[in-house]
Amino acid sequence: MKKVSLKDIAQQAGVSTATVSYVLSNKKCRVGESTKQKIREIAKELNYQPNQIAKSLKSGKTFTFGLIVADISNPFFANIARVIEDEAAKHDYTVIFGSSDESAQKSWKLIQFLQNRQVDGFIIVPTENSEEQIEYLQKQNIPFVLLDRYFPQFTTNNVVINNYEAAFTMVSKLVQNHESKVGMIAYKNSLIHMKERIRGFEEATKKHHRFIEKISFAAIDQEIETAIENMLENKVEALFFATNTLAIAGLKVLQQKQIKIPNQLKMASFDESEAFDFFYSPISFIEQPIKNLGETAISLLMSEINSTQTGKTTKVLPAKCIERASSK
Amino acid sequence: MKKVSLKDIAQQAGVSTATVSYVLSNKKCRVGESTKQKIREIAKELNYQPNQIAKSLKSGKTFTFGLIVADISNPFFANIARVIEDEAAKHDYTVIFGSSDESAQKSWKLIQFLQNRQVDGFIIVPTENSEEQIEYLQKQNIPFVLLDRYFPQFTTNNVVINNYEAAFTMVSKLVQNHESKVGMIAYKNSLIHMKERIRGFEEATKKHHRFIEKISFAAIDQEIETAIENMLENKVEALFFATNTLAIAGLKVLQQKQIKIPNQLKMASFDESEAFDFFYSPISFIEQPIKNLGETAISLLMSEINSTQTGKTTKVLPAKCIERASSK
DNA sequence: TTGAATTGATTAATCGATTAACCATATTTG
DNA sequence: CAAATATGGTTAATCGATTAATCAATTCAA
Repeated sequence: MKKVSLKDIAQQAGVSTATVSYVLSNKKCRVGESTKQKIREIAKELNYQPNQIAKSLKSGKTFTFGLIVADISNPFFANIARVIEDEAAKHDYTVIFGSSDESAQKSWKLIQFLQNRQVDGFIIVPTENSEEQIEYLQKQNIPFVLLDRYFPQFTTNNVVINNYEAAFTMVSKLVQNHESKVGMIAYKNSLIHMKERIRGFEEATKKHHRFIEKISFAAIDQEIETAIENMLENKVEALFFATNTLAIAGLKVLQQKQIKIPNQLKMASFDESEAFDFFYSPISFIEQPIKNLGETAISLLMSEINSTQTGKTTKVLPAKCIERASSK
Repeated sequence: MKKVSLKDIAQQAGVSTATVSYVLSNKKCRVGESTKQKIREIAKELNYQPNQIAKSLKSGKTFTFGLIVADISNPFFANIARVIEDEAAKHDYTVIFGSSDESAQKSWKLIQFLQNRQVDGFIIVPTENSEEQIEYLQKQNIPFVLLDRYFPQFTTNNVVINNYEAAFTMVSKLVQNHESKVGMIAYKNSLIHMKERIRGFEEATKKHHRFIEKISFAAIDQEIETAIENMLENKVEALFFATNTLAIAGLKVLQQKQIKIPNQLKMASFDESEAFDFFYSPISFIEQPIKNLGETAISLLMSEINSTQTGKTTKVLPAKCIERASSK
């Protein structure tokens, strides 16, 4: 059964498609009441659903956003995606998502793909080395908001948390008993969110022996083991993980090596995870305001699209330190 | 800067848009080599990107799937979504997703929404009372695949696991020490996957005192506490959870009540969760073949779309019991 | 040398909805 | 009563790409 179009209704009603269009879109225009009624009835009877593709072609708007995250199967991004989905729906927008796997190449492909589908705007968690992509979007005048990270050298709409402060606060608590040797496990990543987390760690451990291990995203499982072993060899007393993924991977190694937390090693992590609650000594973590992040991103994007704002905005939201048994 | 269209290229090259279209789509047709070269050069120079919306309107194909899951922020569905995204990309398809929250009404809205955007097919995790939606899709002749659950009374493409068998096997192991009182916590849901899990539990506990509590999806946190309390009052010795969400919620209550697992209560759950690994006695669970589920769903949908298959297919994939400390 | 075949490209319709511009009647108004 | 104004609608162009049908010019064959 083929879809019902304006033409079908027009035929049945014995009028032109223009008239049908005017009536169904409730435009102020001169159509007789009886004709209006007839058209509405037929439309309901045939269960007419307007073809959005045709509308989009004419209007140049698709009411669709592209959302590019690092990995939709990561709970942090899945939760953000959920919030963004709901917020977008409130404005009658749909979301198309894609995972970049932190690869600039994949991100590039996704942007082109989505742009060809004429999305009205992007929410992007940018990867390393994706500067040209940002410049491209700017040049094309496509509305977009960067999430979780951004490039300080560009003036863009950004929604981030205060990574430095959160890391500083958490690590300060972690080392308050004057541990002498402290470690951090981070991603090998030059993006600002990671730099800031590291800077927070360093600022909080100025008077300590510091050990920092950097893991590449693509090979966590292999590299994390060596990293942990190095930490243990160096007799680190407190360990800070830069993300939940790293913490989970690290905890598995620590568990395997039967390291007792916090007795033998205190620890804390950025981001949350269900697993943190169920560890025998609940893991201290930095809670990101996920709902707020998603809402703010959509809100910024909407005002960019409706050009209700001039200039670009950077929103820095507060993250919260949840201190529990693992760091005490 | 406005987007480059065929017309722009045609103008620069001094030919008609038809010629440009023929050349750029590599159609077998009669265009001079020199013209071809010129057109290709100009296209590259202007960074021409075809307007998919226009293509879609003409062809009636959008190369887009709609994916409707219960909740994208649930790790099970987030992981499935990731697999589906990757598989769809292999066939040059994009995925638009939505969360139904197990509400037939939301699901209905999503279907209409996505249909208006002319998606080429659906992958749906159907909710309770969504039978009419399935019939609607059938009547409209829209390709779709049901995932995780289905309606036995309809002949549709389905991709599911053997819920009965998995539950039976796991529960059998759970009660192998002849516990006399056993319980199951399930969702208040009449869909087949839940029924089958319950049937598996019942078949494995024929000679036991059985207690089944059913929780409504919308109010887990409130209802799970009472459910657990009832189980404890009835002195249940082994407890089986029908999903990971239920197990996580239940574990929180059990932990709060300081119930020792498996000493005071043995337990196991359907689905996996990162948290299960980190519990002091790792939780036994039923592992679903997520990658396989997603791949099979896309594969079925593709053959439906390309009408390489006649008739409908139901794929039942095996789930795996992972037995660990919590159930021994 | 004339009709047929080949080459290279254009015209115009189409997908479905929107909308400015226009065209009939009918009704008012001076 | 002629001109002005409503009233109720239609026509046709447009968005961007596709493609069957056609056309003009050239080459070839008989």
